[in-house]
Amino acid sequence: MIQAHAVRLFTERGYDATTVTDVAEAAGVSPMTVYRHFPTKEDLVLIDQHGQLVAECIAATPAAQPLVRRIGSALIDSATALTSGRHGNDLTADGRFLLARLRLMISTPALRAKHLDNHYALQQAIVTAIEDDATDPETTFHAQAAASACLAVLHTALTRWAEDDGRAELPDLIAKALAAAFGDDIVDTRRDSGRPQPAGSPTRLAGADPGDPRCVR
Amino acid sequence: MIQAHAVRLFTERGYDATTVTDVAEAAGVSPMTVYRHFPTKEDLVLIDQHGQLVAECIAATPAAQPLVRRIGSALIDSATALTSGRHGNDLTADGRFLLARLRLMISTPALRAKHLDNHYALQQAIVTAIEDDATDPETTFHAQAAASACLAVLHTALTRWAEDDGRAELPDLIAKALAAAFGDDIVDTRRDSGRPQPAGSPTRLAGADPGDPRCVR
DNA sequence: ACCAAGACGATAGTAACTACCAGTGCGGTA
DNA sequence: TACCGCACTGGTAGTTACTATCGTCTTGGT
Repeated sequence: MIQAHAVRLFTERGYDATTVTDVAEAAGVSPMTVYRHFPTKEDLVLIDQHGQLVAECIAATPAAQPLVRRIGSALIDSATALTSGRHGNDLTADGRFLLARLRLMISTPALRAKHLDNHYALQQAIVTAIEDDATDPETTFHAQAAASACLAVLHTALTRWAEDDGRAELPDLIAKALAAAFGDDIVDTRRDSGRPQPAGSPTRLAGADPGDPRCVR
Repeated sequence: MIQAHAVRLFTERGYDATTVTDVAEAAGVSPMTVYRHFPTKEDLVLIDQHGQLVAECIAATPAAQPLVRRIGSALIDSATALTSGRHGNDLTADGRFLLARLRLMISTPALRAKHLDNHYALQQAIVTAIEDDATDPETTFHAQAAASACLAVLHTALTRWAEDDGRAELPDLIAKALAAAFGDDIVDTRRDSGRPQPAGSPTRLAGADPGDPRCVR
């Protein structure tokens, strides 16, 4: 409730121009209560249900494949879970709320910075999920590099999704961005099994897609 | 001068436990003067001479190669320029200062967040440096994904370098991290020309360079 | 009806900034 | 030498995010 008012006010007046007191008044509570539920002003936008989701998806992914492909699949799967349920081309209320928060995150420096740092924490979670035993520093370094790269690509896809007002399918954008960074052969093509594809949605890249310009890269 | 005192105090007492007033007193100036030279407390650690450096290195890189390799080369080159000049195994004073700032950046959440956001700005600079003309959104998306991934890998390498107390060669670490994320064949092998290689340094990965087979990563 | 526990609120305080105005040293010009 | 503009510095007061502490109130279980 508090959060909804906060996101609305931030969107209307801007993040910096809105004080926590404003949010409290709009929500009909005292500033103290706001701070009790959301330790920082940034948390009014940035609550992160994404964290465990990705870690679980990692665990559910077969280990015998390249690191980047494994992490990429987990990211796509979690994004599918996050944005599932839309009516035709319209997002659900949840989806619209997510989009509004995402736009704030991208356009407001303070929020963007903290969000990127949250990704950094998520990176650590991914790395420990991948190597539940090994303590070889070289292996860890490997996993850190792969995970950080994948998360950066995820952020690029999220940005694009927000710019596109959520019209495109987020999992598709992530797959596309992964392919752009790591090569077309890195994206898992077997994921089509899940949710049926709305007609007219962007092409299902990966593998052989004759229309793909294959661009310079 | 102010900055040197700041980094020392932050390292000794911790970033959060040191106030700007403390820094001002240590430097023998008023808090006002500190704010005049460094708009925010974070800027006492995070001044970024890296920005233009990377953009210049991008411009100096041949365009006819995969994006990731091109950006990776630029990052390696700029790192070489940044850490050049060491006496035997010891860093110069500049190098030690850089390392101290890096350690603060990595261990302090607020600094880490802002640094990652600076990378985000750097990413935009790289993208515009790459496509000085094209406005095709797909191409831009491509470049965004590649640049963000490369910068994330750079951060991983920087972290490792700091953990290693700057003993390893930073350009080598970056090359290694790039290879870990994108595959051994992505790292440019022709960069050996510059500074002579200390004996016993890690192997110069990336097997040969068979004529640069134009993309497919 | 009573009691313990958690939720809420008010007050006061710290620290990072910002806006505004005043003093100080310094080179160039008459 | 006297004067003027200019850059640098400093002081004061205010805003805002956030914390600590304490008192109040509501709620659920017996």
